[in-house]
Amino acid sequence: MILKSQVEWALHCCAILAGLPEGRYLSTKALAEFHGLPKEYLSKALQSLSQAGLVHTTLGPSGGYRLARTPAELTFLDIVEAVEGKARTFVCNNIRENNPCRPQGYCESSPCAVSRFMWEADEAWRAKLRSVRLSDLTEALAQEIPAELWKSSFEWVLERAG
Amino acid sequence: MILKSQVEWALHCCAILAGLPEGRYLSTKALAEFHGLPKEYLSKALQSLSQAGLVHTTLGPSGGYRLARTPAELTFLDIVEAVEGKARTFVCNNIRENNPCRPQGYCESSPCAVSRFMWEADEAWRAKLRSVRLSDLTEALAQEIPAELWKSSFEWVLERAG
DNA sequence: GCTGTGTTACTCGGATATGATTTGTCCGAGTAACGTTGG
DNA sequence: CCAACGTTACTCGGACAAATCATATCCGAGTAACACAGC
Repeated sequence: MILKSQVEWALHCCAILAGLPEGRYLSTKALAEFHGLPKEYLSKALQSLSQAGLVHTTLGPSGGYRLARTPAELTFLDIVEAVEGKARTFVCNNIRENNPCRPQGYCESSPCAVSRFMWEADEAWRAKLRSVRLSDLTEALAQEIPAELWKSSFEWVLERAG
Repeated sequence: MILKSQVEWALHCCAILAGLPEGRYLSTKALAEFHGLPKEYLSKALQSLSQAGLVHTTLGPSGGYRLARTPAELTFLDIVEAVEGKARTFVCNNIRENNPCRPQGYCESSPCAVSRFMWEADEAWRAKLRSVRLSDLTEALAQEIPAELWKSSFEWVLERAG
């Protein structure tokens, strides 16, 4: 059970978009080039973000993406769920129904204990993701990236932002 | 990102094994029949448990599996990791290395901020799983399963336990 | 009665097949900025 | 000078291909209990 690499891509792209000045857009091409990713496939991840309403998009030249909310209003969970879906990581197939001792027509009342425990763990994971905001990520990145690289990257992006 | 159904199977099977009297074994065949699962494939899940040291196995007739520890000493995390592996659910492909502004020979110090946050969430999930013991599951099951079904199931298992 | 042998029922592990999902590519439709043309 | 038109660069979405993983199935090797034969 491993998250799609699109999740990683979407997070990194959002971090870049978070640094974009108000009202400007960055194209898939620029994002793909910056991260060394296949443009066409990355566009799938960005489309997921767009469908989830996390980013705005404009068509035509100088079009592209920008965040739909401020980095403080966007959580990791928003981004992960946009790409990976909101479905729980554990699905219960109700195999208890196959119990040969089970009387005919016996109807299960509620989800079985196994799935309840697994869903609690899933919720703990989501709660942690919900607690991390995109602004927390940009702050952490600003600390760990050398100031010079940070600055040149920002300029690289600005040159391509429409 | 969805856990394998083998995880669900392993948890249910451990719940059954937890009710087994000391020193007795239950075969894959019986476990598969009880849960309505393909015997051959279920055996892969049980093999995983065996390799992780969570269950003991005996060969020959009246052979099968039994828990290697008491249900109070077995956690959900033990079982999930035995089947699903201990690898983190988020893998960092270090796409920051592709940054075109990055100077030649620049060496990343530590894992990037994105993966650190994702790994924290992963750890929250594991911590939750670690906090649930197999004995907690059997207690919950005992409460939600009608006493009659519980008893007949136990007898069904005992008839087949070697 | 006791020992040795064969049979049986099981686990274990490898090889293989199938289907789903992930990853990646390609192309056409629609759109907005911009330049160009015609009045 | 201004409006209409065409070009261009982008997004969006669908169709499709390849690779990887999950889900099975099959079979042979090894093992332990048991039955049975021979002493």
